[in-house]
Amino acid sequence: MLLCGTALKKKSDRLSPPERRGQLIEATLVCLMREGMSGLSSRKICAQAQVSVGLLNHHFASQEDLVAAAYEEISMRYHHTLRARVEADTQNQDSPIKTLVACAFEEGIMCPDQLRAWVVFWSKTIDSAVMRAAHDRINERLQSYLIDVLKQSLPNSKANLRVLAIEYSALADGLWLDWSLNGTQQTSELWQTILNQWLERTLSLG
Amino acid sequence: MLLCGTALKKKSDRLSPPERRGQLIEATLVCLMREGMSGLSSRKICAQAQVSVGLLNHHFASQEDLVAAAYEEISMRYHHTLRARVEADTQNQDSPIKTLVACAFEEGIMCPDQLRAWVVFWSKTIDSAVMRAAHDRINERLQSYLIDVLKQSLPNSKANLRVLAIEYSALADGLWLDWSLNGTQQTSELWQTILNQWLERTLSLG
DNA sequence: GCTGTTATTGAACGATCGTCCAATACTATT
DNA sequence: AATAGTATTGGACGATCGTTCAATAACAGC
Repeated sequence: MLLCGTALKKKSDRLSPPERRGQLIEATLVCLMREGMSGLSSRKICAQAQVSVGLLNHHFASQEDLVAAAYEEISMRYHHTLRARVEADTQNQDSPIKTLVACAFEEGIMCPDQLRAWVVFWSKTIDSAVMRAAHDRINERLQSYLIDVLKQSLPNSKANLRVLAIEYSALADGLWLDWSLNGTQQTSELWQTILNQWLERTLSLG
Repeated sequence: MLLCGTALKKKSDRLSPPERRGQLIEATLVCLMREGMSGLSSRKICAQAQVSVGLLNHHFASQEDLVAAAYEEISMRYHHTLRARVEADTQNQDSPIKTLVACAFEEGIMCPDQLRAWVVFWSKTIDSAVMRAAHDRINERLQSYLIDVLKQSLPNSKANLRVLAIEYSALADGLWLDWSLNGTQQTSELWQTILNQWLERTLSLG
């Protein structure tokens, strides 16, 4: 009792490299979603992870590598969230694109907080080779999933599904951008309606 | 001859405040389009304008104000370029939206270099009140012009033109983003085709 | 030509940046 | 218990950041 009551310290703060890497990646996402570009600071990230500055360069060759890993992570979470929503929706199993459209502007999917981080990733993607490589993987993953979803939803369509996937993701991204930059006071109804109408028109063609 | 031959110096480097302000704004755009986020540096901007560091804060209260002015400037140029293209196109005077779609991915309109700057403006817009105010003006201007264009192009349509304008600009922005981040090696044909097909479908409805 | 105004300069300030590295603390192996 | 290996610390480095300010230079009105 006496020994325990005085202070509750963890016996060890040491983690395995994969765990620590994951913790730093998580801290990076928190910082970027909270502060955007100005949250991209080695010191702020390490403070968020409750870890000293030097540890970043022990587990990552550079800040750039950490940011690229965070980009992969946030895109994987986005991808998995979408898959989970589609699988959980028992109503639209034959037309999973309906599920995607329905939850496009949900909290945790494409909320304005997320944009704060994505804009940072985009800006780095243009000029950094490491980020460009990560972006290519991310884009390929999301696009082929989207093509799968469209194939299930439009089994008889003779449209080019890759082109359709690019159009959908462009529209969704553009609406997300507009929503995040203009519509903080309003709800997401307007943007959701636009996406719904696009879907109706597309399905009626196929 | 002797006096002139030795050196050709401008008699004065002094400019009127509006001229100097314009020069600094121009230098800001050059820096942002060349280097993106890392080009946003008071020293780099003043070097680009061939002016000493201190002058920035003489003509602008802060770097933030200069960036907001540059945001207004680049959007005005974009706006005026669109208007000029539409007016110069004698073929589609009755359907100016066709002109807009046709030149959407031209050099100087929505090229990847421009995205480097816009991404910076977007990232600042999320958290800075000054930038938010500039963005609201910019968005309002472009949206009402787009509504005008759509009104001319779809005189008999009973669709909500504001909603249609939001959909078009979201799609165009999303395709621009995709083009800039993924399609550096390819031409803009694919993205242009998607926009053209959207237009065909939309016109056939109206 | 003199004077008040102001555009312009560039050094200086304190803050923060990413990275490095010697010292330390913890763990696993023997 | 001693040792080797490594996760972790935090101070230090040089660079750069935005802004300030006294000094200077160029102009306008007289």
